[in-house]
Amino acid sequence: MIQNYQHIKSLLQESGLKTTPQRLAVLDYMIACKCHPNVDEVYQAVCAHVPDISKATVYKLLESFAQNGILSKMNSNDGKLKYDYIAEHHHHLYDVDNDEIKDYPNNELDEILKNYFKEKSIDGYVIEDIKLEIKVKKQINNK
Amino acid sequence: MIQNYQHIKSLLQESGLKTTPQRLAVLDYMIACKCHPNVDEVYQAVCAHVPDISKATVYKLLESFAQNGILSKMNSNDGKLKYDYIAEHHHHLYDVDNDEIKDYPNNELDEILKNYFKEKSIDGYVIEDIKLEIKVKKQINNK
DNA sequence: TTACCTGCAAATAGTTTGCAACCCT
DNA sequence: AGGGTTGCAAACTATTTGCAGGTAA
Repeated sequence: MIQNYQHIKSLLQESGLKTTPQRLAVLDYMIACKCHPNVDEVYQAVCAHVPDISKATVYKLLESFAQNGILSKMNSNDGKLKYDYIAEHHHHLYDVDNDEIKDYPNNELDEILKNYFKEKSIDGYVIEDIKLEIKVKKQINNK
Repeated sequence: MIQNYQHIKSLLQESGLKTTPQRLAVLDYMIACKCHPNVDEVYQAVCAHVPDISKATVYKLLESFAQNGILSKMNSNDGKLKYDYIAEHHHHLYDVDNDEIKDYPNNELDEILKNYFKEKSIDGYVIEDIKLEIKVKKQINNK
């Protein structure tokens, strides 16, 4: 069952895309998973609900969602494209020891950056968005 | 001719890697190019100097340099691995209209972030490095 | 000399494409 | 009805692997 039917439907309409079972299933998964899946992971997950979806379709849908600003493409260090659903603005924590990536929302920091670039701009460019890529290690508990 | 022979040689020694013509050529290019090439671009460029280098070797070298902290892997939105030589700490400007990526060093900003996270840490993690991923558009000149 | 390194070619994996059939609106 | 959308299979591109031979230290 699709969790966010109405929400997804309006996302699609805003982008001028038709509502299809494949799009519903892919977006529903992206919204629910709260992770940063690559194409194959999305495909595997969606297969459970829409068994006959093809991987080529998943490629096409994810790409078009990214074009329409519904998802963003992410950098990953394994050479595979990853996608991220943008519910709220957030940064990313990259664990250097394994390949985990976690969301890190921080409004306070967003404000600081916004203010900083209000005064000092980057010449020749207009800033659209700023995301932090924070490399982290898990803390060892030695008290 | 290798521009930074001594420098590269010590980089390699610090990482316990033998000095080979292939490694010299690849690193020399990475240092000189000041860009963010993908594997094929490195291969093409290095071919001019070391004609019989194989692409498999380029893959292996870039990967091992990244493991040893000489290069960093980069996120790119085209599904190809890109590498970046780390001369000084810098951030990245991603042009949203084309696929250009530019370096953006900014010590002032590094200080601000460092101070911010001195007070407010991320629980469970130790921060290793912070990079900004700044999405930009070229400014239209309308005065 | 010896352990590390490289090139080759083949295998594997990831992504794109073209088109006929299908299905939202 | 009609144009956007999908699945398929094939093409294409990117990356990894194993191993024999080569080379830096």
